[in-house]
Amino acid sequence: MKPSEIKAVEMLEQHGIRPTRVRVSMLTAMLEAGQPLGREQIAQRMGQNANKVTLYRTLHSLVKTGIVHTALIRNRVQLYEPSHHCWKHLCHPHFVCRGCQKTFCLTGITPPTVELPAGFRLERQQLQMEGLCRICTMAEHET
Amino acid sequence: MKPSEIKAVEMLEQHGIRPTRVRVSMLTAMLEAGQPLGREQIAQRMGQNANKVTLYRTLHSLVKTGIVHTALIRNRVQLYEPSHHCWKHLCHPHFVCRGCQKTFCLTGITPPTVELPAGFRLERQQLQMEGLCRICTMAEHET
DNA sequence: TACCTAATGCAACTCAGTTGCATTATGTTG
DNA sequence: CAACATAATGCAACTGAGTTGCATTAGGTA
Repeated sequence: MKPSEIKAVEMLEQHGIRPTRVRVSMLTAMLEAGQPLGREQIAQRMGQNANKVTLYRTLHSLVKTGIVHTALIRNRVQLYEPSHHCWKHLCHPHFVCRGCQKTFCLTGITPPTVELPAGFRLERQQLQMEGLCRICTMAEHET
Repeated sequence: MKPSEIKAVEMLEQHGIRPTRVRVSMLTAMLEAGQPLGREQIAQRMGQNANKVTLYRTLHSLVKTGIVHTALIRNRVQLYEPSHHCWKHLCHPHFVCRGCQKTFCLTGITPPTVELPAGFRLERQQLQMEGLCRICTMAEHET
């Protein structure tokens, strides 16, 4: 077993959820990705095939246990990532490149905090950016 | 004509786009809303009926001219709002309540800025929050 | 008026995600 | 180990957002 698979099994067991084949390979794919993935992308990176419905249901149970969460990104399809790098409700910023469509996790940046109106209870927060990544910026200058 | 309609016509003309019935009533609805709206919500607030396809195409042309933009919110449906309250790439934060599903535009809050990795070009940025609004927080405490 | 183009409408489609139900795997108890 | 209960997976059919191609209408211009 690959280290990321071992890690995945551990995480599943720690959250009291059975490490089935589908779950392990899905979580492994997400752990190895380093960027939020959609259902289709996860399916491609899995060693095995699994039904579309199973993928969605597994994603839901992983979210329910808190192992993964959805990226708060405006996107046609829902993107998921392991939540173990985020602290409480503060999630790292995401940068989506309009050129190559890649999503960059800016884990090196401290998430900013703002003052909410009285009475509001914050549960998740994330800074979202759109623009051009370094490579696409360079590519555009060449033309 | 209502003031918001006059405003809508002005905005359309200033951006060199014909103030047709559909466009005016769509933009008016968005100007009056004070929160980002989806296609369905816009249709409901319009005085007249319009084809679904027309609504989408009109939204696209309004975005293209820069009169409105999409809210960078993780949502099943795309939400739109007039862009005249945002400055350049810095957009006001949005708070989405998981109780009532309402979206709050926190225009009173100064959008935070962060340092991007070298070479990245920022075009849009927005802070996104999820949690419970004041009313839903109170409602939950009562139970 | 005649014409051209932009705007709108209609029908049919794609694709993400869901629901209901059948089937298989896994853990538990006798 | 056998029998059972439940969790997990699969299949088919559906919903709903958004799109595409083509026909029709409206508005501006010569």
